[in-house]
Amino acid sequence: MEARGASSDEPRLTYLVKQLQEALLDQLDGITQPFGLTPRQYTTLSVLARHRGMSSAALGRLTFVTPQAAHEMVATLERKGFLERFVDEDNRRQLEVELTRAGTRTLARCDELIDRLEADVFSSLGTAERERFRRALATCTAATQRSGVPVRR
Amino acid sequence: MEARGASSDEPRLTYLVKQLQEALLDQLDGITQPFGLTPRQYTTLSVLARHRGMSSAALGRLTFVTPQAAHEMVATLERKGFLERFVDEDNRRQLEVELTRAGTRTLARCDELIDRLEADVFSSLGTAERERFRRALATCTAATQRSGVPVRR
DNA sequence: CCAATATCAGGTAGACTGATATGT
DNA sequence: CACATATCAGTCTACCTGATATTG
Repeated sequence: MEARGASSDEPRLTYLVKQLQEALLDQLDGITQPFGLTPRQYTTLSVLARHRGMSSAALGRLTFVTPQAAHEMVATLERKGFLERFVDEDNRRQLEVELTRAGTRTLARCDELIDRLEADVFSSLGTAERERFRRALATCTAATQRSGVPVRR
Repeated sequence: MEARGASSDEPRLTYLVKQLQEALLDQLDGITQPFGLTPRQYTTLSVLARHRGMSSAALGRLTFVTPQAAHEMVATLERKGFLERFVDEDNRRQLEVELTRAGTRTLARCDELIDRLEADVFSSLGTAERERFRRALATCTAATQRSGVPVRR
């Protein structure tokens, strides 16, 4: 992503957003890696923690990926011992996902470190400024989704 | 990326940043795809346009990827006819990259459409608010890089 | 001989599409 | 039979590491 467009002298906002996201991702990676997780795997784990008993097909719908991609991610996390799957007795064609004790513990530790990272990074804004920033992010995301391309699914 | 951390009730700022970046990326994709470019390829092209005659090793340093990854990207863009390479006569171990006419024209068209996208998306903030947003992004990126993990290279 | 560059080969993560088996 | 789910297989992209040749 390059810094600026054809007409302006300042970096594109699109570029600044990407730059911040990448910087944060690098930090996330440093946090999750010692626990044997990639940032994506951490994220998936936290989605599953918040939606107990979900199937991988449902996970795929929630995270806008194909059921196959979701299945692979779940299989990886299962192989690493962070979760287990059980046949859903009410609907035996699907498997309920449950975090193992190791999964729960690891997630909690990552959450704590990431809370601290966010406190660090965003304390460079004042409290009021931080709230304005939060609102601006939400507003622009909504505006972007409204603009142009229709949403998938 | 899940919405919130362990303690708060609001989505993590980290999550909101990623969400906006992904929404913008979807739009970028819609813009560049008709020209036969991915958003990354467009970005590379605009970096090379701004740094005429750069080698792919230099591109790698600028974009924080390995020389091999940069070389692959350049090779792809060359294959698609957006740029050409010539031996640098001052330093014959490296190749200068130059945009073709098609590359320059395509880049200009994408830039124009992306300018319009940004105008669309960020007009949902007022002028003053947009400047605050820009400053907040830059401030947080700097704070993130200062925090924790040392910078690569 | 050492450093920087280009480039080939092989590997990985995470997405995709397509095909198949099974349960409702 | 239709449909949802799980899961296997193959492919793609964009990165990675390692090895090698060439130039300075």
